[in-house]
Amino acid sequence: MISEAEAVVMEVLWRNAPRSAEEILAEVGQAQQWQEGTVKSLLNRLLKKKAVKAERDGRRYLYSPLLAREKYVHQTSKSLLDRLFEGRVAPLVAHFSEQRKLSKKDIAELRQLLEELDDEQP
Amino acid sequence: MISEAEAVVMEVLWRNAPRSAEEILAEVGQAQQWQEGTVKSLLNRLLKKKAVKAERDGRRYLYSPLLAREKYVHQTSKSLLDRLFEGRVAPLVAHFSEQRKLSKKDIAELRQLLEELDDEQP
DNA sequence: AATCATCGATTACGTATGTAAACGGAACGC
DNA sequence: GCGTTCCGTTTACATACGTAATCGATGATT
Repeated sequence: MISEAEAVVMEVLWRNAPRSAEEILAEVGQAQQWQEGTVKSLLNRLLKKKAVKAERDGRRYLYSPLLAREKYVHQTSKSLLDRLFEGRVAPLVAHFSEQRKLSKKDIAELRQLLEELDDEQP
Repeated sequence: MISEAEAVVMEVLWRNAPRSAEEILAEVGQAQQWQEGTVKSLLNRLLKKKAVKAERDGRRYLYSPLLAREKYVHQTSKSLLDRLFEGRVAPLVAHFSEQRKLSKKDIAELRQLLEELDDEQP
């Protein structure tokens, strides 16, 4: 599986690819306080894990995701649900509800979602 | 923070505490294929992290959680929501909905939850 | 052509994690 | 009392991770 620091790089590539190491650094350097070498290492590990691919562009490489964000999000979320909420979504929502951590926006969106589910094939 | 293997031990203690190392092993040994030493190490790391406490009981110790499951669940879930869903619950539910990964039971419980929210102080 | 600048690749290193084995002291059985 | 058993404590070791520095090749400069 792909680590947290690696996921930061992936997020950049998911937003916009292909990108060079330099461009990636430019986008995360501020927030992460990373050096060039750090990004290079992470990219190499991601290559080894087949999570990104690299295509030559003159003297450098441009990187693109191979792993889809959807897939990563799903794996990661499912793993958490399995470990903490018997693998289901509702108990997680219940947890945040009990902790009063559902925003108005959350609640509105959840209502909307459930309504849409009503409208689907019976 | 507390690791995944450590969390397995915590789950045992959350279900029922205080427990001895031996009892913990008895409960997880099957599923995890762990040796005695593994459980001992994990317990020591948890002690160091102040996630459990130990009280002497004759020749051995009985361990109990110091970290509440609620707190652990919240930290872990919030971290995931922050990293993948802009910190909110609804987008996670939407993701599982799109992937057709909401069970009947999930949907029923979500409806129930939202109804209960209606009934609360205005 | 010799030199310099730029990249990726290789190597480094401390900490965390998973998984144990070894050690050492106290309690128990004789 | 003395060996044996039972625990916890200490030590071990491979892999992963975060974070870089360094090396080496390739292309640009003069």
